[in-house]
Amino acid sequence: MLDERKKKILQALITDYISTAEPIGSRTIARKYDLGVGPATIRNEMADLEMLGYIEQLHTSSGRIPSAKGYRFYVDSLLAPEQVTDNEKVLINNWYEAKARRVEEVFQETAKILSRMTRNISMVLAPQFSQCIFKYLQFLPLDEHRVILVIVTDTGFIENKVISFPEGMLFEDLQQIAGRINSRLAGLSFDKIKASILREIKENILQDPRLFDSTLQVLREALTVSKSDRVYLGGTTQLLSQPEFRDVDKVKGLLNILEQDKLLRDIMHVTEKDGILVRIGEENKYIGIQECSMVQATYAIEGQVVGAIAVLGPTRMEYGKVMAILEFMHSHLGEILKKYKV
Amino acid sequence: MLDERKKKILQALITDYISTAEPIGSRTIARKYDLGVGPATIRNEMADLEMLGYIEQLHTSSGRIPSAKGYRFYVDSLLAPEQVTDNEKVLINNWYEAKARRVEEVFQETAKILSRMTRNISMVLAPQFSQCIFKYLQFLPLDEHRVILVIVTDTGFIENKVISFPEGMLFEDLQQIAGRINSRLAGLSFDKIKASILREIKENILQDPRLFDSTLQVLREALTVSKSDRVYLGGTTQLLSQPEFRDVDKVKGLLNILEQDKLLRDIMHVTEKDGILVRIGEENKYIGIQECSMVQATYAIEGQVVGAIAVLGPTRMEYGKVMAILEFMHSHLGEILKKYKV
DNA sequence: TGTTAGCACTCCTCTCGATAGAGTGCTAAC
DNA sequence: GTTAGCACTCTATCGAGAGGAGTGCTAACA
Repeated sequence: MLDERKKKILQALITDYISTAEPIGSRTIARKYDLGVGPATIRNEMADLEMLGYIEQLHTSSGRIPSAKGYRFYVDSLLAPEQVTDNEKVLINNWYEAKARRVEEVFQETAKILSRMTRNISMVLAPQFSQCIFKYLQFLPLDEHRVILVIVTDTGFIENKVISFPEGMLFEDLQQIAGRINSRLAGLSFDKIKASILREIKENILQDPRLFDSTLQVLREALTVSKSDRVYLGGTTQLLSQPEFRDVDKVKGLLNILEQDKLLRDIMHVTEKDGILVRIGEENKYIGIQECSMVQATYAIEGQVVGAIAVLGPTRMEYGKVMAILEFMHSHLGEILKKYKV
Repeated sequence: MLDERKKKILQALITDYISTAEPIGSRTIARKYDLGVGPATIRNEMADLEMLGYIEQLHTSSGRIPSAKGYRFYVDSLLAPEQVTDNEKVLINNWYEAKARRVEEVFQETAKILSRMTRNISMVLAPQFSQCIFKYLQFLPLDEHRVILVIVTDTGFIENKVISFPEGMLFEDLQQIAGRINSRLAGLSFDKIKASILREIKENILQDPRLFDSTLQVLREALTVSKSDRVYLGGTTQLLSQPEFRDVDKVKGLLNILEQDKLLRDIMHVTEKDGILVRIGEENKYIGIQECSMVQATYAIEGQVVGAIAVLGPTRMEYGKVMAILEFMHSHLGEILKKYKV
């Protein structure tokens, strides 16, 4: 365990590095932070901290920078919890009032707010359809050969697709079919609607395979990837202001990842854990972001976790501030979303 | 007017610059392109071309690069029309088959195809709701206090929103209201549904102002910006591979623009002109992309222009190839989209 | 008259070495 | 245990010089 002075030195070093992005020497720490000891003492302590793996040196005559282990210790033990100020809360609410007119825009604007406030990349995973509960489906007439199949969830999300229906079938037949499917599926969450149930429907309810295939496809899509499964991004340009991304090749690597929707959904995959999760450097599973840190939180509607929000940036990140903002959004986003469903 | 030899030299120079991104000297042209004259002659011609404003010199002892005027002349008069190969056509069709399951994905994948094939940024403006024709609206029950308002267009696009309805009102009342609104609006395109008509509806059909406000809002949103109005982007990372964007600050400027949805919609605003439009450098209205060129085309469904596709890249762009691909997509995308509506 | 070879000139870019500066580790003294 | 002093290491920066690419001009040639 680190003694008090080592902790103070580590804290000073990390704080300084976070704001300057420059390696810090013993003299700088002695001058900037009043620890009551001279630079030589700090030098000795820093040598110890390096031995223990909390800080690193790029070359013999450079200052020290925090290691991943150092950041981890900082986040776990040194960080003073911060809070979003009342002023900021008002600003956030006003922002939503002014810019978000529809549910999708809430996600988009949340991403923007997160990236503006943290000056980092933000990611918002919209509620996952698969966790919603099937309420009913309905066919809406379009023309002689086509109908729109609409699937409604209990939260009011909608999934729809235009499908054609076979010659000779009457719209009334479709309504009857819808009624039967509804009574079978009503109240089930989408991740419970498995292939077996669909097969059952096929055999017992739907006679015409062509219609079935279309309907089945829509249901299946609703089960897997749908528009509500989208990851909204914000502030990718923030990246370019960070000194660690002065190199175009590094930027390219990261942007490449952010362009892959599938990968993003994977990265954002909602964890059971209902709190704030900090992944530092190589703690991230995905190779391309292992030089970054990611702070992630879930959000819930009526107690049920439905999606996630996250901030991605260099390991040299203002963890305190980022965590405070995510903490606030974690508990606040659900309410905001509820508003938009009324 | 340029004589034949000047044209050949200009063409050689631009072709070379497009593939190498390096200024080209007289000796290089003489060696690489067999024009039957020596470098000294080419030097003289190049001096003339520079006088006339077709090419530029960065400093006294550098080679020449094309100017905007040079590119313009190249595009208008020198470029041999190219065609998408049959092989490429097959690849494109397979791509759609494999990746696009829903209409939105067609746009997304179109953007991807465009960026992959051109190695530049691509933009796809999805069909504008405002140009669609209102078919009908319908209320779907959700719970005791809320219904889903669904607006259906003749092309099968759907706009929906959850709205609450006043105490004491019956669902049957809503259906009656829907019927009346439908008979008033049916067959009108959304850009014809103006405030005056909405007011008329308010006075003659809807009694309860609260309900009206919600309904009105949805209609209004359908008239302005909706999800189908989105601009899909592809290949922003391609940018970073281009030597002209080696400088992080330039990248930042451009990405900043691409992050602003509104601006994108503006840039992509569908032109009346139904063909391929090339904007070179400062011919672009928006300041941030004035170091770039943009090639844009429309696409149509059943003869009606509904959206636009574009490729954005450095002025040093393979115009021939880009135009060929856009030309193909221009005439092909409509068909692809029709498939997804059946 | 148009074309070409030759040559001096300009300007950029790369490399090398010297220098200044930051920071360290070690030792000896407090 | 702490500190001052000092030699040492490594980096970043700057300028000089060499090398190279390309030009414009002139004079000669077909």
